[in-house]
Amino acid sequence: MSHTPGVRQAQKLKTRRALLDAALTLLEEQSLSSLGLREVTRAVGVAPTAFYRHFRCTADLGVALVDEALGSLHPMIRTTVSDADDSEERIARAVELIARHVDAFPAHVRFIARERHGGVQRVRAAIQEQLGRFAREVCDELAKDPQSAGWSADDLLMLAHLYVDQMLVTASLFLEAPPAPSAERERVARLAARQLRLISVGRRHWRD
Amino acid sequence: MSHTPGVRQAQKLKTRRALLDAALTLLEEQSLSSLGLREVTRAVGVAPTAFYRHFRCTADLGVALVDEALGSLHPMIRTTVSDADDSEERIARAVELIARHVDAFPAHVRFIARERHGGVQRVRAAIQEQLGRFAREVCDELAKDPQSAGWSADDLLMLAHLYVDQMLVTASLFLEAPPAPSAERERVARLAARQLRLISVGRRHWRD
DNA sequence: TGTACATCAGTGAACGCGCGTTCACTGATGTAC
DNA sequence: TGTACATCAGTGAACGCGCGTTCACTGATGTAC
Repeated sequence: MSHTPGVRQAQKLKTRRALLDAALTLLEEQSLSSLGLREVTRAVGVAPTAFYRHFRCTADLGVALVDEALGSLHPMIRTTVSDADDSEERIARAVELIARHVDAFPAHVRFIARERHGGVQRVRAAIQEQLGRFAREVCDELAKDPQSAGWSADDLLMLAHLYVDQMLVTASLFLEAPPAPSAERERVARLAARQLRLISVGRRHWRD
Repeated sequence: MSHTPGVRQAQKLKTRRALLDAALTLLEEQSLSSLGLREVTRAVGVAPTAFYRHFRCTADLGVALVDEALGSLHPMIRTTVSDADDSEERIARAVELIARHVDAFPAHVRFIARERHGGVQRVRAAIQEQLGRFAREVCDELAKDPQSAGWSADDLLMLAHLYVDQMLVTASLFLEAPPAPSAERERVARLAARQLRLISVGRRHWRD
C-alpha cells in the first residue's frame, strides 16, 4: 500500500504511455496484426525487452488501445445522438462534432475503424463489446425522447445501432478528407448531414 | 498470338488461382499487411520464388482479390437494391439474398470488410473505388423508380451510399453469426430488415 | 535521520527462426521451318 | 510429320536481416527498523 504516487510508478506509467502512443502512430500505416514489438520499443527508445514489463504481446497492447480510443469516442457519440432530433441545425451541429473529434483524435478513429474487422480476434471482440455498450446507451438516450413513444425496446436498439454505425462511417470519411477548410470536407459534411436527416425522417414516420 | 488456350497458360492460371485461394483462406485469420509470401506458397505447395511469376508482392495479390471479391458482391448488391422498395416481403427477400451471399462467399466478404479500412493503401484505394462504382450504379437503379421523382442527383447518390454501407454492415453481421438455422442468425436478419425498412420509410417521406 | 535489504523497470547479449529477394537452373511447352 | 531452337513457369540454394523470447544483470526507488 503506497500512499504517495511514487517516482517509480510514475516513470512506469510514462513508459507505458509512450509505448501506447508510439503504437498508435505506427498503426496509422499498418494493421495491428503486423505490428512488431521491436518496432514499438524502437520508436520509444527503450530496449525490446522493456515491452514485457507492460504488455505480454502486441495483442494485449491492442486491447488497451481499444479502451482508450473508445473512451474518447464515448462522449462524442453520446452527444451526437442526443442531438439527433429533427432540426436541420442540430444535425449540422452533430456532424460538426464528429468532424472535430476526428481532427482531435485521428489515430484513435483510424485504429477503431481498422481493427473493428481486423485480424486480431481479441481486439475485434473488445471493439464489438464496446460498440454494443454504446448502442445500448444511445438506446437509453433515445428512449427519453417523446418521439419514441410506442416504440418497442427492440426497435429502439435497432435505431441505436443504425446511428452508431452511421457515426463510424461518417468519422472514417472525415479521416480520408483533407483536414481544415476543404471542399472535400464540406462535401462529406453535407453527405453525412443528409444521411442523418433521412434516418430522422424514417424515425419520425416509423409508426405511420 | 496463340489461338489454342495452351497447356502452359492453363497451368499458370491454375497456379495463380491456387495462390489467390490460399491467400483468401489465410486472410480469414489475419490482415493482408501481415500476410507473408512464403505462407501463401507453402499453403499451395510451390516454391516461394514461384510467387513472383504471378505477383510482385502480396499487396498486388490483394488488389487482384479486391476485383474478384467485389466482382462477386456486385450482382448481389444490385439485386438487393433494385428490390429495396417498400413492401415488407421484398425487404425480407433482399436480406435473405445478402445472407446467402455471405454463406456462398464468406472469405470474400470478410476480406472486403477487413481490408476496406486495412493497412495496405493500394488495396484500400481499390476497394473504395469499387464501392464508389457500386454506389453510382445503385444510384442509377434508384433513379428509375417513380418514387425518386423530384430527387436531386446528389440526394439519390447519398441514399445509394447509405444502402451500400448498410449492405456491408449487414453482411459482416451475418459473417459473425453461426451459419444455417440459428437464433442468432434470425436476430441479425430481423435487425437488418427493420433497418432497411426505416431507411425506406425515410426515403418515402424525404420530400414531405 | 540513517542503514540494510527488497523490489522491480529497464538492460543487453544471445538464441533459433522465418522472412523477402537474388540467381542460375531445368525441363516441359510452344514455334519456325 | 520431324527437328532445332526459344520461351518461361516453377526450382532450390543462398543471402542478409529483423523478428519474438530467454536470461542473468543493474541500479534507482521503496521499505523496515
